[in-house]
Amino acid sequence: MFDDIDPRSPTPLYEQIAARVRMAVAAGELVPGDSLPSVRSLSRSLRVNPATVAGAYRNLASDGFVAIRHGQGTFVQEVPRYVRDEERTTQAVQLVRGLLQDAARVGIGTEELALAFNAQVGAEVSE
Amino acid sequence: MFDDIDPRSPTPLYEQIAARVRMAVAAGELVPGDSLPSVRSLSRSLRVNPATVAGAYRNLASDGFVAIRHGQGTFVQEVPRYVRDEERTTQAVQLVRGLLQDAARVGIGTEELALAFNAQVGAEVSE
DNA sequence: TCTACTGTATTAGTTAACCGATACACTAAC
DNA sequence: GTTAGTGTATCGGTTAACTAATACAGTAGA
Repeated sequence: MFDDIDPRSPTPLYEQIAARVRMAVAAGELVPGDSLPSVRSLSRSLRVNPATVAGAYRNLASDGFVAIRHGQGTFVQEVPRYVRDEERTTQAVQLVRGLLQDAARVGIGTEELALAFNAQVGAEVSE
Repeated sequence: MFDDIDPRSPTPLYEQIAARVRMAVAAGELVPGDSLPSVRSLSRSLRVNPATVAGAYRNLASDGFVAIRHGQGTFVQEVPRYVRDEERTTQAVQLVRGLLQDAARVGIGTEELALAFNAQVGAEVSE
């Protein structure tokens, strides 16, 4: 499940780990109530420091994705769908805002961005 | 012209400076053939290191925005519009790709992103 | 209580980005 | 060639993000 973890990737380890868990939940591999691997066992199998795994779990917990219970473990959390949808929408909006800022920084306006966006999304859909 | 340069901003100084020049060109304040302030004079007026201004100019030169002539100065470059348009399109596509990757990292798909994007763009247009 | 498991906190090392100081190199005009 | 203007290269300090090492703290069951 945690195969494609790459220490040399520019995206931090804790984010890679958290992303994998998110995917697993999205795919139904993990359902609410399931426990995640313990910080130590996962850190061993990934040859990574426990604090790094703990960071990934904290990251997930801050989204409400999982619940951390000190001394017991980390568990996939039941979250009403509408709550999760709201969170995702909020995140999406923030991402788009960041994009618009980055674009403005190099003098790219919203129209050009919209063109590129539609082109890119179309490309993905048609794959 | 370079008033709003803020050393404490999270966006690096050299990017802020480059962005201002881009704006000036886009607004017609600077036209092809115009010379930019010299590295030293601008560094003095901004109370910033010469190397920082030089970095900004190199940044602009890498886009073909300006031409740097060692010993002479830095000059706004004439660039055929279609070339510039292509560059901007390329940049826009790269930005969008980055957005899609970031979104995927937190489990947000293209549809949600498209919704957020349209909402955000609509908001900007209606301002 | 003891043991073996859980997560946590603190500290330090690595790396990369950024920026300043300073010395260097090119160009034009005198 | 000297001078005064240009940009350049190198080096070091600062900061922030990331991760490892290590010691700490909670929980459950024998």
